[in-house]
Amino acid sequence: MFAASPEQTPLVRIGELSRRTGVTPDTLRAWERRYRLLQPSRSDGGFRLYGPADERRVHSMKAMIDSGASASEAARLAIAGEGLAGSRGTPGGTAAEMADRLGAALERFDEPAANDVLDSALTTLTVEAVINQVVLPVTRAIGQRWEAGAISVAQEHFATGVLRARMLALARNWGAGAGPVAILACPPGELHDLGLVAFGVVLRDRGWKIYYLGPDTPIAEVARAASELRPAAVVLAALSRDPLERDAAEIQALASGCRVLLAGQGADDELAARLGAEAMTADPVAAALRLGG
Amino acid sequence: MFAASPEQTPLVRIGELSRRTGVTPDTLRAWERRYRLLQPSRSDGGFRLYGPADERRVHSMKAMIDSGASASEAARLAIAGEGLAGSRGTPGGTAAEMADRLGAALERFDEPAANDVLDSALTTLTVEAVINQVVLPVTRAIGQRWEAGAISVAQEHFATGVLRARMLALARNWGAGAGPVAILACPPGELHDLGLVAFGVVLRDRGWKIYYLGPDTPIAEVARAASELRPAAVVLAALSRDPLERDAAEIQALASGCRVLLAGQGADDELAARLGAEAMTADPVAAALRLGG
Amino acid sequence: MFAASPEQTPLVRIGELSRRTGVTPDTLRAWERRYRLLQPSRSDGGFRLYGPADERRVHSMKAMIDSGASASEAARLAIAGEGLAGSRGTPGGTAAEMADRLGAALERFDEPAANDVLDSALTTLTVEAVINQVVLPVTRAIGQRWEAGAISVAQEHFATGVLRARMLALARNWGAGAGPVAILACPPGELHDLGLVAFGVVLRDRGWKIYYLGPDTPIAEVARAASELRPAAVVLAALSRDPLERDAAEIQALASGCRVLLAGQGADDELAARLGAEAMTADPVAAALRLGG
DNA sequence: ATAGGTTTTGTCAAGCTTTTGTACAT
DNA sequence: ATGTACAAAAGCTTGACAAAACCTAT
Repeated sequence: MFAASPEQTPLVRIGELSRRTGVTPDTLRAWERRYRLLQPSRSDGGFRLYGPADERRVHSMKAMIDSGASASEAARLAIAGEGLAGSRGTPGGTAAEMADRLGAALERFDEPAANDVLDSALTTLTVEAVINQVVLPVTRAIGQRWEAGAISVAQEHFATGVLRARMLALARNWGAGAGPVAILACPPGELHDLGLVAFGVVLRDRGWKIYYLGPDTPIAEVARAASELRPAAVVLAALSRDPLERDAAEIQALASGCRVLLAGQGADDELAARLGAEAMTADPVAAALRLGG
Repeated sequence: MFAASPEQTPLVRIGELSRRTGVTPDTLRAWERRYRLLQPSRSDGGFRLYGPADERRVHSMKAMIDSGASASEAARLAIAGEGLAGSRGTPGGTAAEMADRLGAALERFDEPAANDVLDSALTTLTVEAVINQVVLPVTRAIGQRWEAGAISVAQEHFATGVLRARMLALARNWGAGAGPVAILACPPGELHDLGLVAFGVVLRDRGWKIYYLGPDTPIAEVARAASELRPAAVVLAALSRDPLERDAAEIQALASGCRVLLAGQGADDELAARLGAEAMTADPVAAALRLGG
Repeated sequence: MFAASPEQTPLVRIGELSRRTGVTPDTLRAWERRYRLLQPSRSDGGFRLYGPADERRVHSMKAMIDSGASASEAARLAIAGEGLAGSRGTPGGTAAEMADRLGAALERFDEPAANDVLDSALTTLTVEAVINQVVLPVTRAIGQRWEAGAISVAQEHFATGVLRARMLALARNWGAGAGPVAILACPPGELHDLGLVAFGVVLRDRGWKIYYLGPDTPIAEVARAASELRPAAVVLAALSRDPLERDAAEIQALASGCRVLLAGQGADDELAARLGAEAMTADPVAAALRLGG
């Protein structure tokens, strides 16, 4: 459904965990030794046996390191984040639980309930955490459930509308920053801008100044705005590859004049390289953090 | 007042002032010595530090010299002429003035200024008045200026994005009402929903409970939602007639089961009558009032 | 009471901060040494660890230098002007943190700061959450601190005044609803109506139509209004039991004609039962929700 | 306008420590 | 698997430097 439910997951050994997370076994052992990130149970023969919680922790630690944190900091938060979301009684439960409840509320057209969940998420977690662990997972889940025919278009529209409105509220005055300038837009044909807004909110929190042109913006217009506003980065987001391909030439031209980032599932390294741009395949929050001045 | 507010413009040294005004540092020092045109504060090490007032004085002195005045005369006038210059931008004013300022801010991509205008409008006027006399007029003006080629698509997108976000903020939790239920949607092909949102905000202000499906929603989906949510009214908004014509049959079917209102410039009495719906040609606020009493 | 809570964004080392801001580590260290721009915490081994606030400050300083300011000036403003480019839209932290900041601002008679906190709370959260998790907790804390002699009467009055004004601003037009009607009043002798207003705001948010008679209203007057307005509920709020007891007979008469709710700490089940009314001992938001569905 | 001295500020170097992924021997 | 070791990368501090910008006085 909206998040992993606690089912009977088999324990895995260090090799498998390494394969799943992309972290070498040596490093995993080092993280266990140095930061007590993991506390695996053992097989009769002494092999380490890891559960899903361990995998989550490794993933979260890796994500933070990728976004520039030091290993020790990442470990501290990966561990603390567990405890905070889990045992210690947060009123709303873990982030995953809140995501579940949010998704359910949206599916039954219950805006007040959805807002309640978001309120409690925002009172417990940071904006970034809410975006990353609640809003975006629900967005993805709803998209998938719609594709699978499990929910109607109306439900999908309703849900998107509610989430978009809340994200835009968080974006208030993101044009007031003193830092580097970013222009945000979706190319023509692309209407889904939730991820883009999320990205902008995180950047704003880091001191960036955001100019938001929104969905379905012609590249030529982005270029014109760029020549006027002199941004440190232009971000183009698309869920599918088509809109980016269609305007490839224009994007390439734009990228020759300023730094262009391609975001969303429509972006990949090959395409980005071809257009002289950069791809941001990770989630918006990590991408925002990685982005330098 | 109660506390000294910190300056918000940094003081600049003589080189920067020279660069900004086009007057050599030597001359600036001479003007200070001879005419006491400037009385800069000093850094710990003794560097001159100028504020914005100094810059204005130099500019004005330079302008007078360029137009033929003697240096001493120009200095006398530049010093005396202080205080004449405009008082700080008055935040209030009539609704029309606020609309002007809002439009100007949006055209120059100045989100914070736009939000300031909206903030002060919302503290002075009611929500309905702000919508009717500020937001919607600005929306229309921007649309016209775009059609006339006076502003770019980027400006139009930026402006729409800011206004939409503010309207959606006013709409927060509009699904929590205890009054009659309304479903709001734009038909397929119609992407402009600002007027629709405005209409919803006014309805919500009258206690209605709003289900918002947003732009580009298939009529069949609206019908499905209607059969589930049993609304007192379904509102379909479109800027042009086409989207409504295209789905005429479906709309007619929908209208046989519940009250359907057609809004926006795409709606007219003839069309509405043909589809068994009602047309709301007037502005959203008036329409909402007529509907909701 | 007004304490700080831990962060949860990863701290970064100087290299990462440098990458994000485009300022070399050497320069960052120089800015720290010379202007105390940054005061990073340290790792066990002595590495500097920076948070998001540091990043904002560096961005802001860099922007000022780029626009011609001297480094020392830029640093001065980046430090002092934390609020100018920063708080302007940077919604701060969790609800508890906002409550802390609000309480602190009110105690030092800093109305602008208090309003800033409320502004950012209202953009982040829904009205209900702000009332429940920010305004009312602060109100209670201030009441207790006043009883304990920790703050003066003047401080308490000032704080109540600011909060009341904001609540009343939220209450604007609360008589326009289309839903059920509620009459709100405090009995004679009761002057504290903040909780009552909060209750009304939440009810209005759910679509109710509010008639607000305010503090110190004779019950006979409430009854007369009720006979004219036919409310779905009459709410009487009092902080102590006395005012309700004193007019017990009249309240009982009123309750025989319509639904009467007793709110505030002066209400309890025994009293309510005796008068034929209902007690709402829980917080206003919960009570409103229970009432209004 | 020139000259001669001062301030400001980014950068660099040297020598040493911390952090962290990986390698190796048992 | 464990424990130890290693080495590259990144950081720290102190001190100094030099170019640019600024000062005063002649």
